[in-house]
Amino acid sequence: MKKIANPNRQPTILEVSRKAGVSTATVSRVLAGLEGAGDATRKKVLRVVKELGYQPNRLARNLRATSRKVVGVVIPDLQNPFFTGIVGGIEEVLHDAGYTLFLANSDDNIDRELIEMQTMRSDRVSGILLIPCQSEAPHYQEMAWSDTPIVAIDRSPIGLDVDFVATNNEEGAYLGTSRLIEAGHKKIGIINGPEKNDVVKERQAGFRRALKMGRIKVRESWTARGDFRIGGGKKAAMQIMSGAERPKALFVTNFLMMLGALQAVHELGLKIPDDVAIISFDDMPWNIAMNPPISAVAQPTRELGKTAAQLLLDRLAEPARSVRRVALQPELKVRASCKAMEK
Amino acid sequence: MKKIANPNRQPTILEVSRKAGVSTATVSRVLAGLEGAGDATRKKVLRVVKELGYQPNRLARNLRATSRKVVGVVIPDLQNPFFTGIVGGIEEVLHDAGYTLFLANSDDNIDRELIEMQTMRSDRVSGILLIPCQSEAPHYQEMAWSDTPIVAIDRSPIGLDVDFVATNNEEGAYLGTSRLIEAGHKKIGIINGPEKNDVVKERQAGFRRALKMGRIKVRESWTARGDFRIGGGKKAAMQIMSGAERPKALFVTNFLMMLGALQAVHELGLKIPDDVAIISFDDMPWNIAMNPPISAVAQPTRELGKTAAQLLLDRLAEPARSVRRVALQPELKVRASCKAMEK
DNA sequence: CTGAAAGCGCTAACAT
DNA sequence: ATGTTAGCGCTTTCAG
Repeated sequence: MKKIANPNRQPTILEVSRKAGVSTATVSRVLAGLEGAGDATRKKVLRVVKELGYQPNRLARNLRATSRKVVGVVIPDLQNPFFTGIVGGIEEVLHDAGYTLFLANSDDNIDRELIEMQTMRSDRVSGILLIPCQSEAPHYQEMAWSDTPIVAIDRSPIGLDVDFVATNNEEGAYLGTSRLIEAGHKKIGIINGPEKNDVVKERQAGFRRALKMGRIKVRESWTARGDFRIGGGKKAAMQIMSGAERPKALFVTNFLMMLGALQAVHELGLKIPDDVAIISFDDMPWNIAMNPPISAVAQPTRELGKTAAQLLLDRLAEPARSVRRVALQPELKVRASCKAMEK
Repeated sequence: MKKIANPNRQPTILEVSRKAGVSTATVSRVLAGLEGAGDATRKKVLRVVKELGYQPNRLARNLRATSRKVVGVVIPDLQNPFFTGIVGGIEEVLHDAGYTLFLANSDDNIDRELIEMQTMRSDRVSGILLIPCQSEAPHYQEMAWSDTPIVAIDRSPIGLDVDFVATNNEEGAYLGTSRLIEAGHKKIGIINGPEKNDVVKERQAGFRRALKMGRIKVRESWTARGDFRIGGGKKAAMQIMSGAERPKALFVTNFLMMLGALQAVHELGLKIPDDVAIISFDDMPWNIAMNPPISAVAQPTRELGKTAAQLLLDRLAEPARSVRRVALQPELKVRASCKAMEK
């Protein structure tokens, strides 16, 4: 009979079995809710479990089972509401399916992103949900492991042929820009993100398509790039709006840069929407509390997360299924920041 | 010699050892970076590890070690920037210390909060960082396990005598309210949170202390409660501001309710700060982009997380140390929304 | 219906 | 310097 050398630690199944006068196998069966368990024993076991405050050790359990009911989530920035919104959606679906979440922050650093994914793999997560910090990375090719399914969100990592979900960015930019044109605008500027980002390219494309449809020519001096952060947006807006001839409308491709642009506009003493109309990508709860309320191309943030989670669940259920790429439709929220131009 | 029955799974240490022609112990030693490893063998092992793409199974490893280098984080709402800011701070410290994060969302539900904590305990996390969704709960007493250290953040759970960190809420409310008084305001209203919340009580106390210092009497009709969400803030502001005689300044005790209040104020056609000055708890990046920029009592969000993580690390290093309760100082950010009243 | 025993992948004595 | 072996806590045949 084995000794219990367990000073000051959480109780084990062995201790439960001893105290209940049964075998560990029986305890295991009772806890698994399996058939084959006498009513008397079952009750006794459950009582002891409660008495001892026994919690099965999931590590030991999963060491055998090889299926962990844990998924890893890697995002570039914990503070960005767009990303946390996605995590919210992920959490909703996965929690209901009985999964636990490992959360890691890649901090927009591709090396760290890789390390986090490796750690998760070490932890034998069932799968990984990844919001890549870049579209392209040397690692992605070699990360295409056969055994840990990955679902990419928002940005499609080149070389990683995995399930993928994102907003239809081209369409979103088209919708937003078109709205400005419909309102009578012809002098339209754009603040876009870093050049080699796929998302950026798509939004750029949508913007240009809208201009083309409206027979408006692109004006390079009204185009600027930020870094998707507040500071970059402010700088870009300053650049565009302090020129001799400035646009009467601005399409901003991300909400953080929009906040920066707003600062710039205020500092320049311009009025929205009279001096300049604004519409941006991403709709945030506070847009409506702004003065004036800000128009936006809303991404279905939560839905992105839910879809990604479902994609993973599906793949777990059927590992061989073919790779799916899902595009979710954005929605235009028109508010006072882009009302019709005074003729 | 044991058979390797490992179809289509991640390689194990056994496979590595076979292929390298050494024992599993040697592989383990090499990977642990221990001394006692011939240069030749070391190189051979590392080569095989790379070839096979071997990742040690942390489950198996930790099954022996009983120390997981994983900590659990439970927060009431993934979408709330205040909470995710805290998680950001936690992550920063814990990542540097080599820890991984389990993240769970209690969804402001006390039952779920308990379940998540139990699951984490099942996963043998080294400790739990908890932002309680209520100050008081029947569970807390019985959750005071001896073995899984808990650190509470923002709200102090009654009955759980654990390390704790929060902002000095009383002081924060005092600072904010005092600023309004200094600006010449005497008609000051407050939008506060749910009655039985500790944080709410403290902020209420700070507000009253400031009024008392300024020899201003509290006016009950200028006091309203919201639910700490946008809708509640709007309703509360509507209630206070549509009365016959309304206050000329508003202290709002949380940023979501501030957004709601802003909506109400706009809808009522009131101008900030001329018709009503506003200052709120929590400073968010977009406050500065508002028109006018919103004054706030800034909580050291990130610092809260970092401190909590450090508190946990300290306790892990020295389990017997006495319980610590840390209060961090808030900081007043004065902006145009509460400029001096016109005399 | 229940118990005994093997083994999941790894590490840490204990040997050699 | 390296191999052998005994578990960590659990589930799961295989017996009874």
